Amino acid sequence: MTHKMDSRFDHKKLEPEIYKNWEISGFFNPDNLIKKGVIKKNAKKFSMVLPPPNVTVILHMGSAFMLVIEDIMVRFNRMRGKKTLWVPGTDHAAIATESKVVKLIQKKERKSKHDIGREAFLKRVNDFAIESRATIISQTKAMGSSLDWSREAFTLDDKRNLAVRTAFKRMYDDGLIYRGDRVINWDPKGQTTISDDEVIYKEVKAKLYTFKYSKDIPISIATTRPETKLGDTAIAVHPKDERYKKYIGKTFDAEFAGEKISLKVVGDRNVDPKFGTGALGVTPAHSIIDWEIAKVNNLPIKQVINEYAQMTVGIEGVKGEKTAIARKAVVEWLKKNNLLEGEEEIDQNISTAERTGAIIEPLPKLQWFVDVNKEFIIPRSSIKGIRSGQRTTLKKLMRTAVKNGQIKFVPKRFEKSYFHWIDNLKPWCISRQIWYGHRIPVWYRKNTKGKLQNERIYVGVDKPRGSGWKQDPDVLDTWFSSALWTFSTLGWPLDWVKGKAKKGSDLETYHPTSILETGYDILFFWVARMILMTTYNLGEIPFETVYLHGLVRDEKNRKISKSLGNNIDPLDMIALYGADAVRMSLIIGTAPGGDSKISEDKIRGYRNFSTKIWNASRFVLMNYDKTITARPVYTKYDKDALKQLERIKKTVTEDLENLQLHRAGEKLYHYFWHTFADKIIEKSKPRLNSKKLSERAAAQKVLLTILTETIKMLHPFMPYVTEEVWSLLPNGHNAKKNLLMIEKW
RNA sequence: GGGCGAUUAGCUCAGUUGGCUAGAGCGCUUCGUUUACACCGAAGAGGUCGGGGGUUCGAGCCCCUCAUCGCCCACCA
Repeated sequence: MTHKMDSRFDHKKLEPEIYKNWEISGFFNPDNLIKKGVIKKNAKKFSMVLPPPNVTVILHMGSAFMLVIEDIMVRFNRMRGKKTLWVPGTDHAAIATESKVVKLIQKKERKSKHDIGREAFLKRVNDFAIESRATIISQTKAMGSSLDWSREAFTLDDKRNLAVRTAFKRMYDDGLIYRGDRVINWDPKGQTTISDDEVIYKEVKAKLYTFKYSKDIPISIATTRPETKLGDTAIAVHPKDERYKKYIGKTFDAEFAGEKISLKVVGDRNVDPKFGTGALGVTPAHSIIDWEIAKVNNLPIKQVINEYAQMTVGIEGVKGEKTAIARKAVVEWLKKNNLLEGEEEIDQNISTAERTGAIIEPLPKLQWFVDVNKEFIIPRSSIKGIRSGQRTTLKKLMRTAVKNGQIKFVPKRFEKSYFHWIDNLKPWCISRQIWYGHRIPVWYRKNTKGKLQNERIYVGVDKPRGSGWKQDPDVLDTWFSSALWTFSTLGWPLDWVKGKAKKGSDLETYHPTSILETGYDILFFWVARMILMTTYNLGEIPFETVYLHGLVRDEKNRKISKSLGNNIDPLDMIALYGADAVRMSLIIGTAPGGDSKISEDKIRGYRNFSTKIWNASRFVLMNYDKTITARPVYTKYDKDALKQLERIKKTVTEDLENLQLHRAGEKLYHYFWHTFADKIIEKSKPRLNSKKLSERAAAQKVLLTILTETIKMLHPFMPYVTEEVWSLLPNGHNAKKNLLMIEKW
């Protein structure tokens, strides 16, 4: 029997065809695996959700890396006969998407979102998201990802919106979501608040100015931001500081750069007597710490900077100016009035917004928060160590689910970061002053009773009856909806009745999910918040294992980014070398939690491997003569080779079960190329021509057996070339001409 | 300031509970068109596993210490 095989695997032509066949088979959907009898109805489950890519970004090496790791896990488990589900979706990514579309419109039409109006603007963003989603899906498919597209979700679709509103309402009723007036991180560019986690610190050189507010005030203070001092309402000193003790309780008045200020001297133990002058000008409206000092000491709060980072008070050159310009003007004013006592260059960490890069301006604002320390009663809990009906807090839930071993991290060291983060966790600010996202399910109505005016608040899943209600204009932090992802994609809240999953629902079958695989960079943003939301809303863990991967870097160990010009586009690489090669090169040499080093050389190397697989298969098939019916007589070498194969099977299986994908891949690579192709095939050549048919039968049988088994094991790693080879194997070796993807491991 | 990690061949990295005569890919040297594959094969050079100390019959792996690099968190006005 001879095969007409080219000497190359034509990935460009065959990969899309093969993917189509997989899709037609329907086997990405576990329901079909049961229906067609591939697996039993009561087979063990293996479920995963895809970390939904932002609709703003096209596929990059980072997402390719994630897709490969997850697809290997999924394909392996599917072949092991598990009821395997991998749920795809995309993330609306509120701020990121909105600011992208704002920029696009600004560039093309020179219009702001306000020019267009809320409703029309949202339609534009939505159109953008739909288009983007289509691109992402086709790219995800090109990687060979065996996702169940029939269950595809979007963090902002109707079902997910219902989940968001339901969760919000529950948390509000439990007192875990509250509205509070506090100094928050304001992004003047994005015109919105952001959470503490979205603040990025950058080290810069700054000047520390030492000065007096006026000649009549005996205390000097130091600051890097003189312009904010127009909003000072107090001077804080350490209560035991001998220099200043005598002033505590006194109030000084002054006119500072055109603004009348009144400063009360207060004692506060948080003031470091050794820093600067040992006295701190308290600016409650523009510093989170000062806000806290103000609360404790009952100080007035005076805002002097607006949402555009402009001064609202002060002399000419200060009022109406951006803070950076006003700062210089205030320093000039200090000099002119002989109040400046010194300036010193220091290193300072300034806070910037993760998405827009703008310098954060702390401002007092009325916002919605999630309280992680407030006690509530959890109606039902399967978290070990927390009983149903027990009083607990979100923080305790988050900690317990990991501490008790129900959720395991791979690599384990990330558990430490996780606990550290929880320990430092403050209220989570969830409201955003943008338009794109889940609108906060809160309505307000002004009531007038006689002379009394008050505002009524209604929080609910749906809008209240009656007229005059206005919905809160803000939307939720995008992570609020992604935090629900593991269960909102499986049918919560509709399939969740009386604290239990409906019989036969996805929620019952697939929750908790088996593994959550994602990048360590969103451990806090996402993983921790999923644990929070799932333990709270379901009383269950969201996943049994958290597997974290690192960044993709280039051969010089630099982060891959467009601005560095070292961007390797996975789609270009797929076109050149095939998806199998790209997949292998991302996996090999990358331990869990580690960064993946990629280069075109490396990809080329694995393309060569793919060709090697192809040609070794070609050789075996060319030499397979089915007319030989002689009983094979195996040599010791044959037996040893088959024994070795069994050993490889065992250790590769173990590695995959232990999530050591890189080791399994490396072993297979090495075994296939340097043992099977270089040694076993070479040694078989004379025997394949032997006059003794029993010898020929043995040789070809051994080759075919090893080929069949290695192709199977390589399938999760290199699904395309292996599926194609599989289809060419003689009958009896590829069972009933089934697809390799559902072959039993 | 607190925490985590890395340091293994020229380069990029594997090496899970200590048993290695220390591996891979790329690169390098020499040779080779033979029933698949030159996107190939054969042979080879190249490492005191960051320094020092300790535990052990035995340490790249465990403990202590120093050095360098990286990351995360907090943030002093």
